[in-house]
Amino acid sequence: MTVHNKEIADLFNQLADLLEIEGANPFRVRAYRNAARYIADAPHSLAERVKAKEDLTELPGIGKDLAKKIETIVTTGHLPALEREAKNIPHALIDMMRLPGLGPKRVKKLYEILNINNFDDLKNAAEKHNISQLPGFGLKTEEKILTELKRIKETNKRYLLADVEDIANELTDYLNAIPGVSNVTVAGSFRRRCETVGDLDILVTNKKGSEVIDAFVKFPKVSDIISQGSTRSTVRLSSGLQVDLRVVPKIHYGAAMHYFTGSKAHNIELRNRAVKKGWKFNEYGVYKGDECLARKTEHEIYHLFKLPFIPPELRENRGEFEAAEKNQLPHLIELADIRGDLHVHTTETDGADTLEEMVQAAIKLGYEYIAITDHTQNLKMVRGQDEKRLSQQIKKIQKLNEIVAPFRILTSAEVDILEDGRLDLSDDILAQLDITVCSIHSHFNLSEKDQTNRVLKAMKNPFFCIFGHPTGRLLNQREPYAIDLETIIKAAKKHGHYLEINAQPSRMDLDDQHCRMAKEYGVKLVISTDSHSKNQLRNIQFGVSQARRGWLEKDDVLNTLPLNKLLKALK
DNA sequence: GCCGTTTTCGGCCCGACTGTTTTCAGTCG
Repeated sequence: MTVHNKEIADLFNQLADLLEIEGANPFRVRAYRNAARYIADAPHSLAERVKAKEDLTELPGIGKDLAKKIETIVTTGHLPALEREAKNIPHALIDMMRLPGLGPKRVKKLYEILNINNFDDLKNAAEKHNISQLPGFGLKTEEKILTELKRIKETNKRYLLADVEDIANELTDYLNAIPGVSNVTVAGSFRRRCETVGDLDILVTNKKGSEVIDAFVKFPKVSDIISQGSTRSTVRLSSGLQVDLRVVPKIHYGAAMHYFTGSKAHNIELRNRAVKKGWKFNEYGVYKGDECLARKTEHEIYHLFKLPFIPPELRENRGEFEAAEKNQLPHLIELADIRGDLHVHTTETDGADTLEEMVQAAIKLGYEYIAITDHTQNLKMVRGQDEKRLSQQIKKIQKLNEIVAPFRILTSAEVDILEDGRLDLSDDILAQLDITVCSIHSHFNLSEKDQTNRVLKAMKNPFFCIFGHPTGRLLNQREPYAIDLETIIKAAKKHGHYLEINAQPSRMDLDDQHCRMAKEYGVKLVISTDSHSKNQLRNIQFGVSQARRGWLEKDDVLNTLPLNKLLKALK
């Protein structure tokens, strides 16, 4: 039995929920939540650390007690403290807290007075107007419960970064057009370029807040106004996406930007640093008593703490403060560093555009090269190429190369890794390719051990080059297959292979933490779009965002090399 | 429950909005 970090984090979060309903010390609750957040994000397996008898109390937010609980979870799969709590409080109350407007206090009251512990009872009680009779509840709350119950059935997901990009731009334009408005910024997880965002946080400056808010709630795509004050408002768009607007005086803009960009963990760390100096740090600025020490720009604020500017993508409290103190923040890769795309499809298999169209689109983007990586024979669904068709494609590419030079089309394929770890083309044909992307497209449900061994075996093939979309996950659709990435990364180092950051918005595979792990082991990454049409080539920006969140610099990414150096590296 | 260059005890981020109050608790980000 392998207990995954996410499972440990989940148990701690559940315990925190129950303790909160019970009315336990809120700081104790926070301790469980902090630990859960750290554990869920940690790239290293805690189960492995327990087995290796490492001292878990060295991890942030993990003390003697939590270390013990983690050991118990890893060895038994259970958290007895949680099971004890669950005897006093129905577990189902945790679900009820997911409803916006219902927190621990209200859930507890509903349970104790009306014996409500599930959504059905809640709905019945609201419809019979039993809830509005309770002290602290009213008709509006009752109404809201009914609306939210309906909504929670419909959607409960986060949005892909790429999916909110257009609406973010549209809202920015709309707000900019309001007279007097300036400095429109979409902050939050959008600015940190997280792979998914839960909502949009927009910041504007304007002398009169209420005028902007009035205009904001009239944005044509607004379906519900959730709150509307004089400096902030929350609405829901018809797509379901929630948008928060904050109106801030220009003089406070830096502090507000910092505050609303987050992450929460990053903000709390900086605020703790302020507290230690006897200062107060809120969305208006850093204050010593009544005196304001910094507020205008984020640079000014970081400078006050004797830190260099920390790019939004790094603000997760995952070591960026320590690196900043030592002046060792990475010089993050930028979109302009990318010289070519090493994973694209054409009409020869499941792409929508021809070889020539893909090449022209790449040239238009200013690239120096592109690798054509159509699928191979094992993938019947998309008419994967057998060796005969692939050699015809190679000849076609060689001819086309004479025309498009100095641009270079690299001959390649997205080679299937078979269940037993063999590649599905012979070495003879693989030897003729400039580069390969090797990926898993079948047998996702192998055990972690078997899946890892499958890839390890494939990696021993001398023509293996890039491991494509290494976890196979599809955001909001499919979990990653079980695979030990740390072992894979070590093997990649040993054999001189690369790992892909697949920039398809629904893949974003590898994730940020494993990008960073690869970098720490000295393994280079490749940022590719896996484009199935020429328009998708522009998705490269999302891959670059992911790389930045993974602390990657230009030199950590293969396809920042100019053509001649790339060809040398591939030898 | 965690943590420490004010501390091993006594702190722990903080303000806006809503609804139900009649001065504030609860929730949220």
